[in-house]
Amino acid sequence: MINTTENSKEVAPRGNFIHQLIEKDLSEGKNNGRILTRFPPEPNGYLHIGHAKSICLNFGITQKYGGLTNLRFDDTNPEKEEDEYVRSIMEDVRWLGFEWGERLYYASDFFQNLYEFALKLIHEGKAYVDDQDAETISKQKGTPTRPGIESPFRNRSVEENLLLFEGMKNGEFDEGSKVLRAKIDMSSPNMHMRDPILYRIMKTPHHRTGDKWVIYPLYDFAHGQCDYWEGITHSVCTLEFEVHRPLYDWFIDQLKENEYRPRQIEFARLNLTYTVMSKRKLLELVKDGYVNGWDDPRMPTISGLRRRGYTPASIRNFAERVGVTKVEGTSDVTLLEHSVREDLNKTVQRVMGVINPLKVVITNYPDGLVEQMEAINNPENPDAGTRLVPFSREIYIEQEDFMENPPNKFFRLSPGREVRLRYAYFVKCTNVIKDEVGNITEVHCNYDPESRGGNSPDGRKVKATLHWVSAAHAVKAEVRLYDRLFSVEDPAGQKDRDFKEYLNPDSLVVMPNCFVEPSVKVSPAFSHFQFERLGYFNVDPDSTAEKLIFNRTVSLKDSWSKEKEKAI
RNA sequence: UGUCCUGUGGUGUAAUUGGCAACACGUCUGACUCUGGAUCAGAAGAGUCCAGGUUCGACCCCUGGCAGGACAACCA
Repeated sequence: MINTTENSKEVAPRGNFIHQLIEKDLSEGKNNGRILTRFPPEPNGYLHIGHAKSICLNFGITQKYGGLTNLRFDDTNPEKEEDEYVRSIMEDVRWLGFEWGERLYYASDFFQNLYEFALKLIHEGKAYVDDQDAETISKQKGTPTRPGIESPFRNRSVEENLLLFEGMKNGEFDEGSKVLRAKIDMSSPNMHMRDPILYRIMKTPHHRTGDKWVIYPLYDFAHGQCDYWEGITHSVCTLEFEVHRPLYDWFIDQLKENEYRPRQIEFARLNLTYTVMSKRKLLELVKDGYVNGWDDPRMPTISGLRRRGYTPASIRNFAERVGVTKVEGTSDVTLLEHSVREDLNKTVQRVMGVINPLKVVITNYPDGLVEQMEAINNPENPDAGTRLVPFSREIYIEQEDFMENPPNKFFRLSPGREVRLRYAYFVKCTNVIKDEVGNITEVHCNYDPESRGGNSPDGRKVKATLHWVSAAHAVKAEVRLYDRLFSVEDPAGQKDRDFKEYLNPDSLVVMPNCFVEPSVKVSPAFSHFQFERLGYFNVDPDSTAEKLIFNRTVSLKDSWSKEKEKAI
């Protein structure tokens, strides 16, 4: 036999294109081998799964290659920014498992530096005060295909510019009456180089600097410089900033004093099917009450996912799976869901629960007898051990596990049919009790005492195994079933209509009368459970001693409904 | 009629920098007889946007197209 195994190539994971880029920088000895990245959110909303990708990328780079990552709040627009968002962002980054330590920055920390830098540009004749209003300036900028024209104020003297900018800073002018602009090139093919605005006048108090400043730098004038002052080596941002890069570099050119310069690298933001990701839209959902806050379990926010029962590891794995490229694509939410299932499946406590209870009376079972049945905590992990589940004469099963007139493919309980109660006995349906209206109120069964544990000594088989809960011992709970918030693949892409038209009206279904086995109550250590046959659930933080609330993290894929569809 | 970016199975990514395309998810099939959506074992599915060129050989380099995206906020 010919040995072909030599050719079987070991797949050497080479990382994404940013990793390769960094390896190159490292091998060329750039920045003396130093690596410093940053995660720079604007505190104008809660972080979402898209930010998680960026967080994992930025912190992941420095974990892999050695280096540190700063957390920086890009707070140059006081109208949108709030302390609540700052707090939630810090909480979410930490929860994801990343730590910035002492390296916490705010763009507002650099307001003085930026002001002085602006002064320097004015002195060098590279910046000027423009008295025109926003509309006029915008018109003069031209279009992507047509060059702009120069402002009549473009050639003011340095002295006059200095005086006016000083006046702007001292609040002598109204909002919108003057701006500071860079003097670059009004006919540049790149719109961002057509004398971009550096400073505007805003008399809104800032969440950190209060009313100390009435002029605020714009993104382009702040971001790169903050990178520079913090010593960032690789400034990773999303694709839409690609065209800003020449401007980013232009400012750095004016600023740099030695070989060091930060470098902007762009990657594709995350898009998910059935999900809207823009902060503006998420804010709208919150403000207009379509969801119950930023941490509503249906929200794609990190806090929403956390409340929904997603684990930090599952989100990190997901970020790893979707990869990092410059191609704008849309990942499937099922990939995210798969990541949680994979994680939860290994660790989570199995438990029996009934969402839609149907009472079953085992008529030949001794009244008052309670047996403790041994149940496996996690079939994937034998170390998780077993627990005892009480069994008695009256139990609850899932309503959909019983059909009076079963179709062909239905193998669960129906009159005359025998099934297994998981970890307990074989039972056979003997009678159906109905109310005056004809609704089934309870089902009567006989059990086979020989089948304790779930096997009959005579070797006869049953086609189904049901989960159940002893009526006398069950703990009552409210279960919240969540479905996708949107019912259209990419609501953001449906530009013809308002995204809210694609909201799924059944995205939250509250089941108030559920029962779970008593072991749930005595296991406060576990926040996550897999309900046998029903999926993954976690205990909602709003639960109280009186009211136990479960959120469905992800459902198991519904093969039953598939069978139903086939049968029909 | 501009500038920049991008084009690999259904989806998301990879290909040792030129050596006849790999992985994950999904899908399908089978096994597991105390559930199985878990787990295990298999399978199908792209010839890399198109057309030329360089080369013994191209997803990779060159030329020309085509397609998609970003840019005209005193947002970030």
